[in-house]
Amino acid sequence: MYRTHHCNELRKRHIGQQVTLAGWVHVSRDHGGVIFIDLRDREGLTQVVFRPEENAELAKQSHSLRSEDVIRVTGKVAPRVAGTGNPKLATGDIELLPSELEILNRAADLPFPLDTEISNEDLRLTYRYFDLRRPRFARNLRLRHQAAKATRDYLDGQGYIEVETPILSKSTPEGARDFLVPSRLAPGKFYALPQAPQQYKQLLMVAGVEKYFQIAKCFRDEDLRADRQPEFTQIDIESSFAEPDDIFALTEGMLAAVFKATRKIEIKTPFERLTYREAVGRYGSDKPDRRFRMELVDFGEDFKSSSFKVFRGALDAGGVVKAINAKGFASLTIGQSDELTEIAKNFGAKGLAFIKVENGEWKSPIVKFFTAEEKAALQSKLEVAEGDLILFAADKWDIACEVLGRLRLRIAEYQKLLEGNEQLDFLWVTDFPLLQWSAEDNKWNAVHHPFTRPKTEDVPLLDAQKFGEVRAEAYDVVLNGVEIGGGSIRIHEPELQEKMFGVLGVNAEEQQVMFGHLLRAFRLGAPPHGGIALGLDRLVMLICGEQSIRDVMAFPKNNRGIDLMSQSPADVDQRQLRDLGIKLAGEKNA
RNA sequence: GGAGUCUUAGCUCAAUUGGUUAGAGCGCCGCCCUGUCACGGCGGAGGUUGCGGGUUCGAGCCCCGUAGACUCCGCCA
Repeated sequence: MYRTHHCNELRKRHIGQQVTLAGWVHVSRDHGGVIFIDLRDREGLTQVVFRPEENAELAKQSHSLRSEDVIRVTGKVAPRVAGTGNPKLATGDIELLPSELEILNRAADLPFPLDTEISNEDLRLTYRYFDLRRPRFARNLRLRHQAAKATRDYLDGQGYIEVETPILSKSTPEGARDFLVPSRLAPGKFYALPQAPQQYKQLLMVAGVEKYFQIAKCFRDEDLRADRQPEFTQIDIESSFAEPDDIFALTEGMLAAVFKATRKIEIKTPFERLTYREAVGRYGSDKPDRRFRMELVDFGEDFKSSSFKVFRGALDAGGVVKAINAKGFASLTIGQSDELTEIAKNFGAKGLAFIKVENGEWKSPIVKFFTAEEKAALQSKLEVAEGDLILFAADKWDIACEVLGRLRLRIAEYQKLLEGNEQLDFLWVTDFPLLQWSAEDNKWNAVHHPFTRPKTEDVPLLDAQKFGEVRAEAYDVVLNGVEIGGGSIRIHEPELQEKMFGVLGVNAEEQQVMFGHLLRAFRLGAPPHGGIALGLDRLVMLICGEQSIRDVMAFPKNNRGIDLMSQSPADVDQRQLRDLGIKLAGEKNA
């Protein structure tokens, strides 16, 4: 046996035993005579003590040990000298007095220290295998494993079977940009890496699998963010003969199992539900963070005959007047005020109207336009008090809501409303719109995806071409303001699917070329079905309390999609390109 | 594609209004140190201040450009 115990195992009861440990030199404290080594493995630390009077030869050797050298020591477990125990260490009551020392591998000078946090992410990603030795990452990787295992165990218990679907797949229009893989056997043709196993899982429903899941790698060639990587992992689930309530209950049970396995906590189920209209109307977001209030309040009725033209104009044009009360934030700085105005403009507002309540006075350039009744309405609905900051948005519903929603989040950050907050606020957002007008493409696009089922009662709206009003049988699950998953009941009838493609501007011929397999499948007895996909990375990020999914992936890419460790993407050999029938279109500087 | 912040020793940071030879801690090297646990003490090496240009008697600091990193917007069915 290479070792008899790990480094977080030895206790008082082992005193006197002969043991062998292996691991990394975490730190060495060399007193010239006696030398202390904290030996580390993934489980923890054990102090190893070399004493010249016990073994002069070994002690001499031990002076050369440096941080991160890999060693094996064999010796006797001994009690610590009275009064020198270390209560901070689980193994702090004992130490190892070695009779053998084997240096398995020396470590060169370290690129950065492991015992302090460093901010240079470039360097950390370049030496990712080294950075991962930090206990924080050891913990994150382990939590990720436990989350995945709990997911599999739970779904297995519910009768779901894991089926793998192809990574070499087919490019589809709409959605994210695909990663393409050139085909050697069919020159000029390309596979695409799946953005999600969406079509395959629906075809598995047609295949009679009934209950499918997969912890699936997905690929999207879009710009990166703290919570977006070009390759990421979804918990992908699909069930035949399922209604939304079935998917909700399954997801809730699964998340409960995951949080139990990882954080050892019971989460409250079922989750609350909000419709899309409610969520956006009250929080200015379809993934509301409800851990603080600052809700959007509607003042349409109160200002419908206002003499303040900005509000009146918005209402007359069919828009809304809404406000939030940032309690106690009247003292914001000029810089903060400027940034809030900037945010408002960024999301489509023409300006940002506000009231500061200071010294019992409403300080604002617009208060003079308000009647006593209007002021009274603001006062009571917003519970205005000394020190408050009221912010207004008067615009089309979606713009006003988004502006205030974004301001709400930024102000919460300024005010540190979530500092130390341990709450887990899960909710469902339901009844998403089915379609969204794209000015850029000059057509209607699917909000979720083209296979999403319209709500049955809204199908007449679809026929009446009132596309903006059609609601989808689609839902998102949100945790603390982060969308951790989304899904829908799907279309299983070929006629409805063709109609949907038609609305999306995919003509009959294109439908056959791109989705013929799916439409043919639907003609061979496709059961009603629906499902959900959860972002495993984001979920684990929240479980670990991290700010970025990079911190819960073993080998993430940087902001520009580059793996700094392996330097990919990289040039390829000309011969490889020739095999694929690919010629690069002009070198950049040629 | 756009906006913001940042870039000084291997790492984390400092350097007054633009002013002498750019400093400190950690790490590294050498010497000393027998109960530490962020061990301690003495000494040493280590810098084209991201890069290019400009203003100035003089630039780490001001200006312009450029590269890179991160965060956000666009984008992400």
